[in-house]
Amino acid sequence: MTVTSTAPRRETTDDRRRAIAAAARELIAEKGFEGLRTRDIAARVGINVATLHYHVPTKEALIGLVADAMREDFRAQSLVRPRAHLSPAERLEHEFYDFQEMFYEQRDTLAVMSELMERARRDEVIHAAMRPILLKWHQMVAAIFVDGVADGSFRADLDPEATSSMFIGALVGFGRGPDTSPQYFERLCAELRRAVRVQTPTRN
Amino acid sequence: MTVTSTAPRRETTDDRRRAIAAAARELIAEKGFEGLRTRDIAARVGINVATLHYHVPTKEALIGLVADAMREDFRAQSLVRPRAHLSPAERLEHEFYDFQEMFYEQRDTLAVMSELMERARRDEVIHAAMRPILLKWHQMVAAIFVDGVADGSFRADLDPEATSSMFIGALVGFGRGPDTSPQYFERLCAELRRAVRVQTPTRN
DNA sequence: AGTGATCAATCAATCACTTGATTGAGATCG
DNA sequence: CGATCTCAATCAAGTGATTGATTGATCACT
Repeated sequence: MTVTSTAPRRETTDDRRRAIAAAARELIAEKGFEGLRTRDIAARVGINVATLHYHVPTKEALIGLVADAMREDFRAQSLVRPRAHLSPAERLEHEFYDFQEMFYEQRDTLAVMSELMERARRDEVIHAAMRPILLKWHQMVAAIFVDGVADGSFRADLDPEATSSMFIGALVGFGRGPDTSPQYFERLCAELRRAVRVQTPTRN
Repeated sequence: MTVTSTAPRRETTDDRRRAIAAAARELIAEKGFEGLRTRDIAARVGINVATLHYHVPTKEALIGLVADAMREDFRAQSLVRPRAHLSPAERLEHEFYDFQEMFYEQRDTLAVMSELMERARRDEVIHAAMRPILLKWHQMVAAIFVDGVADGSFRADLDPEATSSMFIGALVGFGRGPDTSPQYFERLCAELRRAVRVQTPTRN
């Protein structure tokens, strides 16, 4: 709560831009890029359309703002979770858990990411904002497999980068697949574990 | 070639609708749904906007037409390639090859599929048209793994459906990944083969 | 003559963006 | 102090351009 005033009428540009980005993100998740209207964003923030354009000059800049905000979110999140001290297998389990959490409790984030990735094909600005996120994720997962192969947790003939692509593709693809139940997610995770585990010729 | 006339000025409604769907598909691949304009479609077909609306009443119907045309394409393609007589391993290799071909030589198809899948989240009509394609693909791939497990080509503890999701997710994800070179695709394929193969406890 | 297909012209609605004026909090100065 | 000035922030009311869709006349073929 602000002490200086009971009702701070004017917000700073920085706060406004954050609020605008948040509102735009919600609306993109709800209606996609097609249905994104500057008027709707302004209405959700509770400001006039002209004020919106005062803070963010064009619609394109606005979408860029959303992309940047999303990138910043991911960057902050990865800093919050230092896991270098965990074993490769444990880190892999955390990846499963993180994705599951995002999928079931932050559907908006995933939907907006998906929209942005789609748009990134044609929009260089969006592409530039999305690429670091993707690369970071791939690097993180690939590092898990590199370490896991080195310490014998995973198959010795495993290609860390290719497995990282497979892993991430499988998770993202899950969201688009025919069955998005938690039970099926667990089956997918189990299959991914089997795909990378060391091949002990145990025969029951 | 039509025999009855040297220059058939008027096309049949069916041909027109096909041409319209094809033009719309191209434009979706180029500019996405956001940039899809009925005027552009008419121009590409070489007809008046009103004529477009004569054949396809609304834009929504037009998008539905594209979705249906795409579904029909996939259905026809799967009929053209009867592979039940091949071994599971051979069928899997065909899946790799088919995807690679589609990715590098029919990028449009993949781009439009991607756009349609994205839109399917909010559009029930599109969703209804896309779902059969997705299900069919999953079933086909899952069947390969079912047969492969049965005849010992693949791991006995392999979950065919989950592996199918992993497999398809990995392929689709490849197109969005950081490296889309044929060389990297081959690495991904190799990793997928290792992920499903029978575990011979060979130790070098 | 009749029918399906086509077009030029047009409409109503919507969109991103602009204009010109207003507000209010802080800086400047007598 | 307090009068005046500055300026970021805000808004009501547009502007011009674009969009999906319509109308009514015309064309081609039977």
